[in-house]
Amino acid sequence: MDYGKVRVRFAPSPTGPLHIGGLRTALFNYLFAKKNNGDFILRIEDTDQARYVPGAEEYIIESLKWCNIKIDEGITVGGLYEPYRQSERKDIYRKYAKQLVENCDAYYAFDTPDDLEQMRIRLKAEKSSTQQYNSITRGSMKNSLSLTNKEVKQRLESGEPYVIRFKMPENEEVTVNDLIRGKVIVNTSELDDKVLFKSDGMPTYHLANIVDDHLMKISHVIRGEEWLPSTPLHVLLYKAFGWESEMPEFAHMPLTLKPDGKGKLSKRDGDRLGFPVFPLQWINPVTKEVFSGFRETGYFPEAFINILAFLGWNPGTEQEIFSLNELIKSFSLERIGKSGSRFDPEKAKWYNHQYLIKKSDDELAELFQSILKEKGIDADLNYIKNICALTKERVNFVSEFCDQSYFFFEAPTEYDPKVIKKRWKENTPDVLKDIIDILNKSEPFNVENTEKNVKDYILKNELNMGQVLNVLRLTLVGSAKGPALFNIMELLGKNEVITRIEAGLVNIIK
RNA sequence: GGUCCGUUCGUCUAGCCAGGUCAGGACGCCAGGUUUUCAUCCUGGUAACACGGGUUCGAAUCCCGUACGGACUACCA
Repeated sequence: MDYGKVRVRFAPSPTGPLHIGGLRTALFNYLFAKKNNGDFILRIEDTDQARYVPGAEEYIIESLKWCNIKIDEGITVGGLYEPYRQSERKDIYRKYAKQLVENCDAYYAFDTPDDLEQMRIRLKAEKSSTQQYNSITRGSMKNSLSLTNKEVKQRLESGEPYVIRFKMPENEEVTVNDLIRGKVIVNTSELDDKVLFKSDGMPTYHLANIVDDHLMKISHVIRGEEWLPSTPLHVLLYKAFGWESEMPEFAHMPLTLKPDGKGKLSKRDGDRLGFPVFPLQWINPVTKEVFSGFRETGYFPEAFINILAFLGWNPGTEQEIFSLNELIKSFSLERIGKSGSRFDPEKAKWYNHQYLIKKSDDELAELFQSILKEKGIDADLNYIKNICALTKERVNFVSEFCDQSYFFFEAPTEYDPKVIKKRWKENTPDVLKDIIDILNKSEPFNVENTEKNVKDYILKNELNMGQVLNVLRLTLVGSAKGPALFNIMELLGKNEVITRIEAGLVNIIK
């Protein structure tokens, strides 16, 4: 392997939206590339036309963009090794598959699906330990190793459908050197004669992957652990092509697991658990079913990638908040764990909160303003900014500003009966009338003045602080929750405050 | 079934490679404090080395076995 330049690829197949596990694979590839001044390449593995889903490719690109993962080369940006969509590289794979046949590392097979089914049934009946197409069974099947040259030629010329299978060597030990798992040794007698080239003229993943990684000079293959079992085949393919010395390094990442129960996270997990598994909202083009996304739920992309990075990786320090640049700086393959991890929605919210409170009030105000506009509420940006400043500690998402600040946009129409019961006393109306007078005289009408004046009044008349202030809050907000009372008053302004107290005096009846 | 991979608090994990820590942190949860309220915040608490054997003065750490979990076992990727 020549270490001239680090070049990694993210190679999803466009069979639907990318979920958080897939995006994490992309992120780790990106971090590794950038850490080593390398290239991040996006290749689309669309060799299975049956599973192709329209919109999926755009979704992948949009997701990477949202996460601020920049593509150095590949789909959308081009590069030296175009095309980057495998369906547009069919002829390349055919050529290499034929080369393998010529070198006797692969062979033509003419078996129909029914033939294969029969073989499996037969093997099962014989209580064979496996039902594989391999060195033991290939002799009794219809392929260029069992048939005469003449017959093979005839079948090929008559246009009979065929596949090309890898001729798996017998009883050979293959060593995969995995950067995360160490040495993994497999005996070829456990492996089967995998189809490399399908009868529809498309390669399978195994062939396309090896050919492209080699042609595109990929230095490190960082992918999910589900690929580990087929890596020995890939190693054998590199050998068969004579590319062994340029073989990339492999690193198989632990899987992302279902948050509940068992197994790896799947696209079907959708919104089943009450939180998204997709970065962006996805609408199934056929069923029109809507799956929510982290973006639409209100996650900041910086928080989202931070969460993703900590699924299976950690810096070894106690720092948990990392910007993309800090992640790049700290990233290393060695610090990726070996076991699968579950996504924790509670911790994800905490992460978003951390990013939210770090944002400037101006930025939050603009985000909140667009939500308000959707709801038909038109408010002054500066007013919104002050609200954000006052409530940002209390929310995890920008959308939650609504719940925390509805009373800034409309006077309460209902009053929490529990608070009325607990706080509304016989003298309350008189006290509130006094407070109206006091507030009327407070100039300027700000936190300092109103607080001092109201509290002086309470002390002078030997009233209960909690009693008075809660009931005052009730008239302004409708409940006993919310930010500091005098801050609310200052933002609302004198007129609105007095109007609301007067309304409270009329509407609250014990 | 077979092959391969894995297993530290409920969750994410540090510690393991180069044996000696009261097994550390974060989220969650619980309690207390601050606050006019709720939330935030602060303090404290809860809770884990899958099991069994070895090696060793000493094992979460090294070795073996078992259990459990997972992935793969398609003309899907």
